[in-house]
Amino acid sequence: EEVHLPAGQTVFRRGDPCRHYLLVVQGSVRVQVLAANGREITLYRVRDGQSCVITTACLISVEAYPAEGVTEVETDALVVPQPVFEQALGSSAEFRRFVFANQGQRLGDLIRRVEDVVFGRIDVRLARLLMTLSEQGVRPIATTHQQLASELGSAREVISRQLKQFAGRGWVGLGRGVVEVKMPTALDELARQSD
Amino acid sequence: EEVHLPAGQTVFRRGDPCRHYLLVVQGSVRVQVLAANGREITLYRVRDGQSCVITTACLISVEAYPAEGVTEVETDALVVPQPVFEQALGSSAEFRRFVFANQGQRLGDLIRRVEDVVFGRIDVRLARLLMTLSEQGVRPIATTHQQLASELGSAREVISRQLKQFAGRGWVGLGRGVVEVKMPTALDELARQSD
DNA sequence: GGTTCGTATGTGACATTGTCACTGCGCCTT
DNA sequence: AAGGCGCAGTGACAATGTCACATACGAACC
Repeated sequence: EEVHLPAGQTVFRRGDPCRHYLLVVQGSVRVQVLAANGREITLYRVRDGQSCVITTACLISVEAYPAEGVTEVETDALVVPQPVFEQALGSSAEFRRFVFANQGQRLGDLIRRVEDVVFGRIDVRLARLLMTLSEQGVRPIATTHQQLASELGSAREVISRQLKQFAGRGWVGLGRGVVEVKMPTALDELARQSD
Repeated sequence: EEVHLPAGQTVFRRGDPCRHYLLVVQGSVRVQVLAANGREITLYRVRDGQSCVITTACLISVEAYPAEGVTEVETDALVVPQPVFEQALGSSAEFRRFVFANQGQRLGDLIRRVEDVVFGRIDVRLARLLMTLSEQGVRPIATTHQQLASELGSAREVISRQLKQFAGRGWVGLGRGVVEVKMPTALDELARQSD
């Protein structure tokens, strides 16, 4: 019932039927949508102690997965078969609260993502992403332009150009597979636009 | 507990706290996001016998509404206070199934919408929308270019141009506040691209 | 140290979509 | 008949995405 997954493992694919309830104990699962031409966009992540909306919702509505999930790091997860899940839902108010709280957060993430994509400018979105990454990780950020593009649902070339612009202003330093935030305040100011 | 709402009524606004569970008995509520500059996009609709994900999920997770809901036509709805909702959730497996089935569908809608917006071409999306509208309503579709743009999260000018192009090929006829689909097969063929 | 190869990045030209600032048109009200 | 008010048309431009390449870097191997 508990599983240990290596990084980069596909947890579920688009179109798969939904059979188990998934609870991430420790680790991170990225939920994304892929396009025909290779572009992709990250919808949200499921981290330590969170459960996945898609799994939860599709489990009972018997819909197929509309997206796919991939582990980003080594991940421990609980896999709960549907009957057990339904049983737990019925018996524990606590558990229901937990499930719905997760639903609410993921749904909020998702709607914010729509807003961002539809109305947001790419430079602002990129700045925001860089700030997030630099705050939570080691300081020279280890990532490729392609990964940044996939995160935002944009194209690599676009990201490359924006980064070059940032670098030209001295806001970031660039290397192969590395972005270093040099002037957080400038990026932050840009990131705050249209909040 | 049952309410009757006129068309065009705002049911909930962005940022409002979530207090009641909402069940549409008969009618239609459009859930949308607005941008600063006046652009907007429809996320999904809640129709006869459906319940609203946002309401459901935010109710227990105590998040504020991340979007707003407006009735499109005269609508009858059940407004259930939170305690009653929680109680019903606990006691009826049937009700739980209903709630989750709705969650799954809305969530699917939402993810498809993201995909569409991020990867889809505007002409394809517009063709698809026109086909949907013409199938379900009276045949000269009564709508403005602005409404079509809001539905798709695009700008009026863009829609106007696309419609003119369609009209130039004889696919549609245009009038003030009216679009008439003349060659459904042609539109349908376009709509089917990148499925 | 060099060679080689796979991946990451740079770049110009172009297509599509969004933005802005208007113009003009139709329809309703007075 | 004259405004007034939405609705639609348009050109110029900005922002993003697409395509087809050219380089450049680093690891692995000799």
